[in-house]
Amino acid sequence: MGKRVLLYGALLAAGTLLLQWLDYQRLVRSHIGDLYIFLIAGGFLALGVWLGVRGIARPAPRAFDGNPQAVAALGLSPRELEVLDELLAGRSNQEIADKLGVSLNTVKTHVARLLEKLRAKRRGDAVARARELGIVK
Amino acid sequence: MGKRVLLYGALLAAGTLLLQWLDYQRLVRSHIGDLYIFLIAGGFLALGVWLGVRGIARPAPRAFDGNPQAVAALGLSPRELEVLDELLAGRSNQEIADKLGVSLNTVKTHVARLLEKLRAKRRGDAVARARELGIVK
DNA sequence: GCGGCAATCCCCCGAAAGGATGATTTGCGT
DNA sequence: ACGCAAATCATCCTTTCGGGGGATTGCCGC
Repeated sequence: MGKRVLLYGALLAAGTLLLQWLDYQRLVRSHIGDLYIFLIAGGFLALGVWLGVRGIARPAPRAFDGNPQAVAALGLSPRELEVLDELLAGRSNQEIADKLGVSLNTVKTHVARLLEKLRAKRRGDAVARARELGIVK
Repeated sequence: MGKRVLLYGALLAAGTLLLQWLDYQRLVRSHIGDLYIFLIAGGFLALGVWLGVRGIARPAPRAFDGNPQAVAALGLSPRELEVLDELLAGRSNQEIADKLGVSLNTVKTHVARLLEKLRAKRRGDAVARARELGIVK
């Protein structure tokens, strides 16, 4: 997969150079122009990464897990299941917040509800319970 | 959350407009310049999205199994393994202390060493790591 | 007998987690 | 239109964790 990154980057670079050459006189006349381009590229790259991480990558992973019956019985919401997955991975509240694109407080709320519904006192408890109940593999 | 996307976009747009204004004479002289910028922005945006999706959505490749003795490789002591089992069960340090008949401080020491050896920052991390490494089922 | 190591315990202190509540927004069903 | 549940963010407060130290005991190997 690393190859495709490089390929993509190479194509982009090639296109950029081509356009730059075509428009050479106007655009490379000053360094300010270059800086401008650089900022645009960097800004949109960052925006893209951000969007990709939270906008695109989020809905996908929540396909399914083992036991819909147990989930329904416990009344776990979809969002709570996402948080549960993160707990399974041993992540901190802050990390979960960043990954899901919500605030720390929101994560704490979700976790608190998970603890209630799973009748667990700690997040580690919740993980153990979830495994027992077959909610996760 | 949609608000933050808009906010981000708005800030970026504002910055862009500012720079464009500052560099007005040079860059807005022709439409070709605009097209150039647009392509750069779009290209890097796409690249960013792609990278973001790839970077996050990939599931960690399971290394090796080895419930046999990857333990030896990590240098885990017998007592540490006992504590690890308790961590698996989602118990608190105090509960572990009571169960193993040692003081809270001792448990904390064992847990701290486990975190080091498993290269984990949190106990939940340690649990996830232990599973990856096949130390436990 | 000395060095190393596992196991035990202690203290301090900042960071993370958890409990209790309240509030707002949005979508959904009647 | 109204009520409800889910999701979001918040504040205050307590408990638990985790990271620095440091220290003692007992065992094993050389």
